[in-house]
Amino acid sequence: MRAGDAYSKIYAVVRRIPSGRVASYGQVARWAGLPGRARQVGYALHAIDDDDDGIPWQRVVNARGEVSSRSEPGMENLQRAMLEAEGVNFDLGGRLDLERFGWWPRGR
DNA sequence: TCCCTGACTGGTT
DNA sequence: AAACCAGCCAGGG
Repeated sequence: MRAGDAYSKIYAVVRRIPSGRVASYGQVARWAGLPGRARQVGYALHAIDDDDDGIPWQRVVNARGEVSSRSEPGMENLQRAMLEAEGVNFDLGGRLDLERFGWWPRGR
């Protein structure tokens, strides 16, 4: 399979995440047919540029329910602010409740 | 082509 | 609860 196809599948899954909900990198990878490649999901999202709006990248968080740090500091705060604007609440440790805000299309 | 880095994860300590 | 560790693999130098 070509790398570009993997990116398309990843983006397609991310676009399905409803507003106010989140999914982990690992879940996105599985639903895209790429089990075990969570890191590639992060890599694909990092490759998104300004022309790719419409992809709700802010709805992808790590398996512990926190916003993952990235190379550019400050972007974490932006992601968190975008999620809070959709109604997602964070606790004092900077985490959100996956039981409540996680997206479970197959009923967990 | 080799080597290193990194928006990650799950199991073990 | 937190630190460690081994898989994972696409880009860029």
